[in-house]
Amino acid sequence: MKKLYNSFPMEEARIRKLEALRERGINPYPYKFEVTDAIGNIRKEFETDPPEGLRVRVRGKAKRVSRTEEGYMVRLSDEENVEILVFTKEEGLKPGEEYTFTGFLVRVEGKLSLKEAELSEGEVQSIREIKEKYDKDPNRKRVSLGGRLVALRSMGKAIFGHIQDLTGKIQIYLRKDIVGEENFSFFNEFIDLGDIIGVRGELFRTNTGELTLEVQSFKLLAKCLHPLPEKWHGLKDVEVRYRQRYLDLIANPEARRTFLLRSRLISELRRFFDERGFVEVETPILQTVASGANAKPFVTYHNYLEMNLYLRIAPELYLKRLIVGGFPRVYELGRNFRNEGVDRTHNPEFTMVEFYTAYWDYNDLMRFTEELFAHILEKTVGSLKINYEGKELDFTPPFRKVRYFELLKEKTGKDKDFFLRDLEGLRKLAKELEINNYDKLTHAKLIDKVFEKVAEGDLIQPTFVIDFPKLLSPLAKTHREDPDLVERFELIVASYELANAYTELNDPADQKKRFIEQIKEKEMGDEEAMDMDEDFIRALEYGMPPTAGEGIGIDRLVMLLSNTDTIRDVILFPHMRPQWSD
RNA sequence: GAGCCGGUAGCUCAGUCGGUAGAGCAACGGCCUUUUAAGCCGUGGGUCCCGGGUUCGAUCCCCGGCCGGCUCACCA
Repeated sequence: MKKLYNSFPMEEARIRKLEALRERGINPYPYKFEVTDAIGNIRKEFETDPPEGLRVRVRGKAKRVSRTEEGYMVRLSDEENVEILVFTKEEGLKPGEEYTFTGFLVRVEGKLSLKEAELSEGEVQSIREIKEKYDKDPNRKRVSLGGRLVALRSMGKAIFGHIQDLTGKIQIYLRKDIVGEENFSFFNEFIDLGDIIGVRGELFRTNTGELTLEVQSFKLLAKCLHPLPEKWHGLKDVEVRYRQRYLDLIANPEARRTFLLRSRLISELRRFFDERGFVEVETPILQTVASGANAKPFVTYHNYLEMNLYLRIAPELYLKRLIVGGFPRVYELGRNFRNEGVDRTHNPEFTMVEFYTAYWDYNDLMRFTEELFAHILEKTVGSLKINYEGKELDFTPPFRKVRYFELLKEKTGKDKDFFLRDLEGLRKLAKELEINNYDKLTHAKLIDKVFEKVAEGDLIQPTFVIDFPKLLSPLAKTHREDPDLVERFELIVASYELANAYTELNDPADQKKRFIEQIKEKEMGDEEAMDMDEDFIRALEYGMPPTAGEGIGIDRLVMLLSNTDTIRDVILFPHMRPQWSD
């Protein structure tokens, strides 16, 4: 029997309960429960956020002092037991002592709290009055809620707990004299931390002021057979967080926040394009030629056709075929696959949005990009300035623009002619810069490496690097003023290449020449050089209007917005080696 | 792919200069009708990642492997 479940000795009690429930004719996994509200909506209905930057001074007795990652959390309570949480870095606070704190009034996980609080003196506001201002009386409103039981405090003839759904957490309160003796002992006997339950009852506030559901009836909705991660420290083990993301999402509010942010970003992005007349399209992921970017593809095999297929490294060439086909504005939001290393900023599958606009050039695209970023930031984090790893990034348009070779000259003292015509000198420079394989790299790769080494690290604020060398950009249109260059820009933020864009090459003969160059590069050992796509050339021969196109890396954008330094923290199920060999 | 670091109870961690291990939370049994990291009393729980070697004896030392993290290389 135990083999049926993934069990450890300490879970035997839960499995015994499950079996006992079934013997009583109670289904531990019932079909349905009528839920009236999301927990977060209930909280929003009765709790308002204090204005930003509001400082208050309060006095009370420290009921508990707990260490947090940075400082302390104090439960401060007045004579009537009304409580407020205080987050402070003050040392030496003792439970039972009276303190006066000044701090910013904010809501943390639904509870009114003082942030960045400091000990102070002077006129204080009553905790009760502050709370009454922002926490409204729910007036015994009747609701029916569903969620996971994440805290449980049994007190004899009453039980407190918290249930949690994606939108929030709320306290529940069971009383023996309200639910009845039989139900009360059923709860005590069969309901465990981690179970999914449905509860019906009336909302009220406890003496301490916490919004609470007084339970009149409840129902077990799904038994949890494993103990949850620790309630105070959460789930820290990164391996478990990635492999069992559901546990991360249950235990760590930051994880929930990040993925909700990602979701909001993606829907805002869609809305932004849709409102501007872009058509969302889907192009092949299985491709016969992997082109459109410089990268190694994953190879797979089609049994019926008896041929290799490649997972796309970019949708670019298909999207441009659609421009030829008369779709003037298209975008595709989706996964690309690149068979390369895995590290903090690279996952084998990653998300990009690529979009193309007929009749535009890359100058139009820069303005559009500024507008797009402003929109996304406004709608996700609510500000054009964000903090990333201690640096303030300012996305207020216009972004800085700097020419590729101007930046190189500033950093190395060498001009465009040096980089494009003096291969030997360039190789020497690469050697001085300790660039790996400087003696084997192709000319194009050498320029690219030197640029990355000397220039990218300093580009922190949003910057358009413009007018790339043609050698590096086989799909971009030759610069109207300089045949060595193409009309291309990258948007670099915090040293990440966040976007890559150009006026599209629409001259089929030029495109063919560029592909042939790429094939030469490949023969010279550049594994990532592009393959020829004959049908794409044919499409261009039918005529592609002047077009500008851009790709934006979504994962890295989410990293910036959520202030995380690991791509794995913004991908729900990042790539991992298998845990079990069978 | 290389170098460095790590893997101890369900979770968060401590520890053993080589004598098979502890705490808090969680669990189990009690007490408690406004608690909230609830509290109090009691109990159980470990292939110390896996395999081999050295040793009277290995969770600890050595070798190999698996998984993870960081750095580097490739890439976005």
